[in-house]
Amino acid sequence: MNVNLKQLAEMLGLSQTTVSRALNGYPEVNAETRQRVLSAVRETGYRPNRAAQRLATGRAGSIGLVMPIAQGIDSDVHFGEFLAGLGEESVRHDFHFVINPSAPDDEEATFKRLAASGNVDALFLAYVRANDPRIAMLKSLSIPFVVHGRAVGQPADYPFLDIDNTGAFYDATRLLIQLGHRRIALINGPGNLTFSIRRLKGMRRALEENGLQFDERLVQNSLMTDEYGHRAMQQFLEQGEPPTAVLCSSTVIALGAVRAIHRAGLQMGEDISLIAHDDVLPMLKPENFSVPLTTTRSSLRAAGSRIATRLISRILKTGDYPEQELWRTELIVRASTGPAPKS
Amino acid sequence: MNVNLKQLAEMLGLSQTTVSRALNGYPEVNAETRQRVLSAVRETGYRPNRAAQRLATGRAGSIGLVMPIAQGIDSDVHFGEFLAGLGEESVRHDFHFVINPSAPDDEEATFKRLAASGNVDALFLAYVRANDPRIAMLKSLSIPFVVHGRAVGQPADYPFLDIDNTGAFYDATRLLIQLGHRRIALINGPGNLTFSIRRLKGMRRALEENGLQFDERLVQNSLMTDEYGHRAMQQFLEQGEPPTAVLCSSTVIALGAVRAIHRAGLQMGEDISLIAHDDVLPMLKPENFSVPLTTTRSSLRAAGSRIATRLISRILKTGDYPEQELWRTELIVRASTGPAPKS
DNA sequence: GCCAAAATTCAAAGCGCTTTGAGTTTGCTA
DNA sequence: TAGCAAACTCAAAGCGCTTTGAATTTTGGC
Repeated sequence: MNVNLKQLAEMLGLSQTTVSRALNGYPEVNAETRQRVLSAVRETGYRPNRAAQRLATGRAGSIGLVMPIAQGIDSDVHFGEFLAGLGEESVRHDFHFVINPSAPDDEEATFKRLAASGNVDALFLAYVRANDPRIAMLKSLSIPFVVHGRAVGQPADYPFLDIDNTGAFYDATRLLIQLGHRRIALINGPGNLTFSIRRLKGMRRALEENGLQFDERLVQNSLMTDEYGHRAMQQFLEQGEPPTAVLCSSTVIALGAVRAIHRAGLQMGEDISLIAHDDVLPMLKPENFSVPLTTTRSSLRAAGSRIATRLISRILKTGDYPEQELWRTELIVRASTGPAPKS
Repeated sequence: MNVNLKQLAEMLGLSQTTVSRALNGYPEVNAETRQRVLSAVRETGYRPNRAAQRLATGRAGSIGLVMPIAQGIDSDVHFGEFLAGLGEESVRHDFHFVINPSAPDDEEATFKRLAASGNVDALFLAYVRANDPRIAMLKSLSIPFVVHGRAVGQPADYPFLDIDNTGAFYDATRLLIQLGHRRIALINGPGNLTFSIRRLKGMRRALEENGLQFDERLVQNSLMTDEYGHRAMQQFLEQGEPPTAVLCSSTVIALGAVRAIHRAGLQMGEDISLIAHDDVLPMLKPENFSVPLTTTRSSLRAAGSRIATRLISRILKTGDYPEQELWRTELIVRASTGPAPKS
C-alpha cells in the first residue's frame, strides 16, 4: 500500500539518492526535478519510514521527558499543560516522547540511562531545585537539553527557558505596597524549587526597597493544590495580626486561598487583596473567579511549545534560537486587589 | 563506547544470529550459551538499538495517543494521572509515545494519519462519546487499539477497559436512598461523554427501583473542574426545594461543590450528603477534605498502566489478556454522607 | 568547437537488528 | 558402529533510508 523510497524513485526514473536529496532540501538537485519529486510525493502519499530514517541518521527523533512522580508533582495540572504545548510542537516535526516517570532520587540515573540508550536525542528538565545536581549531569551528557527554569547558586551556563519569577513577584508586591498594604503574605510553591526561591526573593526585594520588614510568619510553602492553598490561607487568617494582602504561586493555590477568605467572611479586594501567578491553565481562568483575580501571567503551554521548538532545532541543526531566554510576565490587574483596609 | 550486536557477537565468538536469539528468548539456544550471552550483556551494558529493531521488525515500538484539546479536557488533571500510569508501564518495555494534541473535530483524521504513518503500532482512545464514530474508524484501521471507556448505543465488539459507571452510581444512589434521602442531585461530567451517560443511568435506575421520581432539574452537566462544580452546586441550593444529597462525577467537581455547600452555611453529612467519584488523584484525596468524602473509587493510574500492558502484549504477541474488562468500583463510606435531615 | 568547472545524478555502502534457510554437532536407536 | 533426528549455530539477506565518492551532463569562456 504505502510506497517506499525505492518504488518512488523507480516511478520517477530517478535514483533513490536524488529523490532523498530532493526531499531533504539539498541544494544539488535541479529545481524542476525537485518539483517532479514533490508532486509524486503528493500523489502517492509517500511518507518516509521514520525507523529507517532514525537508523540511517543516528537520530532518534524523540525527546526524553522525565515525569516526576514525587508527591504533589506528578500528574500535576501544570505538568499536563506544559506537556500539551510540548506535544503540539513536536507532533509537527514527527517527534516522539519517551516519558519516564521517575522518583526524585532516581532521576539522575534515569537521565543517564535515557541518554545512553540512544533512544532520545534531547532531554528536558523541569522542577529545578536549588543547586540542582541534575544540571551538571546533563551538561556532562553530550546530548542537547533545555532546562525549564534555572538553578540558583550556580552560574547559568546552560540552555534554559525561564520566566522572570523574581520580577513577577517584585512587581506584584510593589503594586500591593503602592495600594497601601503593609502586611503581605506569600503562599509559595514547594520551598526547594527554584521558582519558589526566586518569587520569595522578588517579594523581599520589593519590601526592602520600601522600608518594610519581612516577616517569616507570612510565608508558607505548599504543594500546588487547592487543598494546601486553603490550609495555608487559613493559618494566615488565624494569626494575631493577619495579612491584608496575599500572593499565591498558582491559581490552583488561589482557589483554596479564596475559599478560606470567603469562609472567614472577608471580601476579596476590600478586606484582603490577592494576586496569583497565572500559568494560563484553560481549566482555571482568573477572570472566572467569583471575584476576578489580579495575576502575573505567563503561559505554561507556550513555554512547552517553545522548548520543543528549540530542542528540535538543535537536533536538526536548523534555525538559530537563543540558548537562554527569560520571559517577562505581565501584571494584570483585576478586582481581587484594592487599597489596604484602614485599620 | 556503546557496543552493538556485532561487537558483542565477536567478543563471545558467536554469530549475531545466536546472540540475537539468546536475547529474544528463542528456544533453539543452548542454556549455557544463553547464560554467557546474558552475562556479557551485563558486563558491556549492551542495549539494542531501538531504531534498528524497529526497522528490522517493522514494529514502531510506540503507542499513539491523541490528547484532546477540547475546552475543559485538555491538560485535564485526569488525563495527566492516566498518562502517568501509561508511562510507568510503557517505559518498562521501552515503548514511546506519540502524543497528538488534536481538536475534537480533527481527531478522526489524526487517528488515520497516525495509523498510516507507521510510526505507531497501537492506538488509544479515551473520552468516548455516545455513538462515537471514532470507534468504527479504529476498527477499520487494522492496528491494535484499546478504548478507555465504551460507547453507548452500539455493540461493544472491540477491546476496551471501562469501569462500571452505571454500577458505581447505582450503588451510591441506593446508599443515599437507604439513608432516607429523597431529593438526590447529580453534578455529572460533560453530557456527551459516555461515562456521564452511564452514571446518570445508574442513578435513575436506583431511583426507579425505589419508586422515586427522577427530577431533571437535579442534574447538571459540567466540565470536570472546581469552578463548574461550584457553580452547579450553587444552582441546586438556590432552587425552591434543594436536594438533600448530591453525587459528583469527580473529586475535582466535589471541591467546588463542597465550597458552595459551606458557603451556604450547610453542614456536610448532616444538612446535605455528598458522594463523589474518586479517580485516586494523588493531589486530591477524599480523606483530606475538611469533611472526608464518601466515594466510589477506581484508580485512573491503574487503568493507564493496565491499558499499556494490554496494548504492548498485543503488539509483542506475548501474554494473553482479556479483550474487554469492566472494573467494579468500590463504595467507600466516609463522613460526608449521613441520614437525610428531617424536614 | 574545445575544455575545465559547475551542476546534476547515480551506484553502492552502510546504519544495527531480525530472520530465513542451511550447515554442523550431538545424542540415541538399532 | 552406522544412521538419523534433534539440538545448535551460522552466513547472509533484508528492513528503508542517508550519504559518500564517483560518474555524467551542462554551462560558459575563449
